[in-house]
Amino acid sequence: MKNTQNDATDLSAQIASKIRDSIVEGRLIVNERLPSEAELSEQFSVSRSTVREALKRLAAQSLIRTQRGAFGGAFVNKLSYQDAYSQNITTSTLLLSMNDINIDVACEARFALERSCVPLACARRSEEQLSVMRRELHRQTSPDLSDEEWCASDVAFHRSFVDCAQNPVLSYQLTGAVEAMQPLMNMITFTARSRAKIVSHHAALITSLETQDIPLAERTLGELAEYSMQLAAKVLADRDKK
Amino acid sequence: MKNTQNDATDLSAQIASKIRDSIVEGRLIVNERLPSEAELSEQFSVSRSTVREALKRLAAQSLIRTQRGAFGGAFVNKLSYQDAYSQNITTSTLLLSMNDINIDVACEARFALERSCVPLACARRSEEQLSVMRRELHRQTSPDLSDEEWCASDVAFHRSFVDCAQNPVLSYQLTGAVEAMQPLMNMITFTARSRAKIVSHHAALITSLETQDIPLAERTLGELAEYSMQLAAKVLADRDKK
DNA sequence: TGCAATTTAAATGTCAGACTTTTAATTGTC
DNA sequence: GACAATTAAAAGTCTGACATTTAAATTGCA
Repeated sequence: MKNTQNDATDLSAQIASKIRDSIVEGRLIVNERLPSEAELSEQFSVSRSTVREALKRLAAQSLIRTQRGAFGGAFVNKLSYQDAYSQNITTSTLLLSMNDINIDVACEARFALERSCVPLACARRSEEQLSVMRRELHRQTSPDLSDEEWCASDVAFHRSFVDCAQNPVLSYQLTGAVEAMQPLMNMITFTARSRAKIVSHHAALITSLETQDIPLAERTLGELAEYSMQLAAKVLADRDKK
Repeated sequence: MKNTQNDATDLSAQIASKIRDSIVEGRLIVNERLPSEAELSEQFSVSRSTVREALKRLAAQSLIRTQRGAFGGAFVNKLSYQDAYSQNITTSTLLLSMNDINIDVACEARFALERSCVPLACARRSEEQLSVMRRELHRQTSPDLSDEEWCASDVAFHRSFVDCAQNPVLSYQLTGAVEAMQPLMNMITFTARSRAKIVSHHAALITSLETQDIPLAERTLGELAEYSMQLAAKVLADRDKK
């Protein structure tokens, strides 16, 4: 593998890049301590501030953590699912909001991805996830739920659906779809949608898991996708009229 | 939405967090210029170095870019697919390598995700992607391909398969699976695998796209998954013997 | 001897100020 | 009007200092 960046960028980026490569390629292993800032600044023949800027770059990607005090320093960080989740969500959210994605394209991707865990979810769903889904479904019938609260509940519902597959790697890879794309759709369609209609689809999803009915789950997800696209088209048409 | 981090962390992290929230929540829009480092250090009542460390954190996430010289400064960066891709790959790779993931779990997730684009891929595959896949298939029959080159070709093949769905959002969300998990599997199984067997599966995949045969594509991916798991189990068993 | 309190040293965190380099606008000259 | 020189604003870098945190080492006492 090659260096990610080693050309005409500034020194702190070059140094960060070198250390990053050492971590990704395994020359620095988890919990290993990096040399102190003073030592690094000698090694790379730069000032301490430059080294610090490099280290902050790595810290921003959760590649290292720092500890103050004697015997402190910078340590290679074990990337937790939690950290990876947040980064994934931030990146996905920004990618969607900054690149005027066609809404149909987003919907299509969103439901294709969720469909990928249907067989596993039907086979392995546990009472733990089902009860979360039932709870959120119940919340969604409450009329005094604000749009933000509804969206949060919608996300929690679908996250639980994904978690039914009992596969943390799959759950991780689907975070972007659930936690970034689902809110996006809610934001676009909330003026036009019928909560009751969505609730009935959600109820069908729960049934499909309970009865381990793969075709029903796939059909329901397809209907949700289609409904979302219809709503989005309607909202856009209304906007054009004005 | 709430601040990601505003508690007992250091100043540069707090400041980065505030600016990050402004970007994610849209108070700072793409290409907008942030105040200069001097102005920011006044606003937040910290030194310029602290502001700089905060800005480097944001730069590491591709949230801003900086320009030197008069009328330069820090600008909100439009997150490109390319940038999002690299970050996704780095994060996925590290998550997998640092959390001793069960290989079966990874395989299962890997192929569940790829399966999600089968219907779209069969419906929309273009000659552009098919020719890439044929080219890589041909490379894979060459016996003097090193293991690294084989792996790169394998990745390129599957990326092209995913791209057949003609949905950039789906392609993005599947990067982690293809570019991080596929190499992981190659690394584990390369001693035991039969290239010829994989080549025949790849050939079947191309055929399934050419004839738009969804069941064949799904079956073939399932067989690839199963073969990978068998190989991994075999490698682990051999390792235990020694 | 054993434990508690204190000291100490090694780190990171923060600051202030200077200097360097880059870059675009402005000004001046032909 | 076109081109060259000047200028000012901004990021990039460096130095040196001080603050704060923290765990180990030391000391003191029972």
